[in-house]
Amino acid sequence: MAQESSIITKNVWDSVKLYTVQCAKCSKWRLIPTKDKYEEIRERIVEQSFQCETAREWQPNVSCEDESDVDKHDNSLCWAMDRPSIPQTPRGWQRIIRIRAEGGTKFADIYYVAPSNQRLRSMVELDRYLSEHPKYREEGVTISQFSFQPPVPLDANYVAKRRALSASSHNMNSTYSTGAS
DNA sequence: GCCACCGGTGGC
DNA sequence: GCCACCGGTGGC
Repeated sequence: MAQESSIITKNVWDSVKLYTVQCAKCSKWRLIPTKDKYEEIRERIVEQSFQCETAREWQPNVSCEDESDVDKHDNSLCWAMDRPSIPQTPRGWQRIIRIRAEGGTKFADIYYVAPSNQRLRSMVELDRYLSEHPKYREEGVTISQFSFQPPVPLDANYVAKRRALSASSHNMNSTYSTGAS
């Protein structure tokens, strides 16, 4: 069996601080308590729309009558729209989103961290890693469970020289928020 | 023209 | 020396 790679990340930080999803009925935003729950909702958002009542699972009695959980005009936060239908990360793995500094050429990097702590930056690296470590495929992990699709900044000026993005129907009604820069 | 991929390197 | 972060570019 192939030796584990020596590239081990010591500190893995996700730059996402908050996960929110928009109610399909009242359009208010609800905080999602965990990344796992957020990924579960995101994977199925097209077939199963999110509503305020869904949030009662962790926020008893919440309804469309209640105020939105977040203020999208809060300029101390950087909001980004996520893509729908990104597969849930396999158990034991992590999908990491790193928001880049403002004014650069790209908004964010996606990478996965394997249970071995190996950091994988692309489908090519992932596919190779799965081939070199057959146990994951034996457990049922497949390449189709991964996506490197990054979120899109709400502020089109966040990234330098990026053409202004019109609101895209491909975006789902959920956002990331990172802390103040 | 876009973006997936990955090489280079500044800062630790 | 290492690696998180950023930019360049090949392939579409």
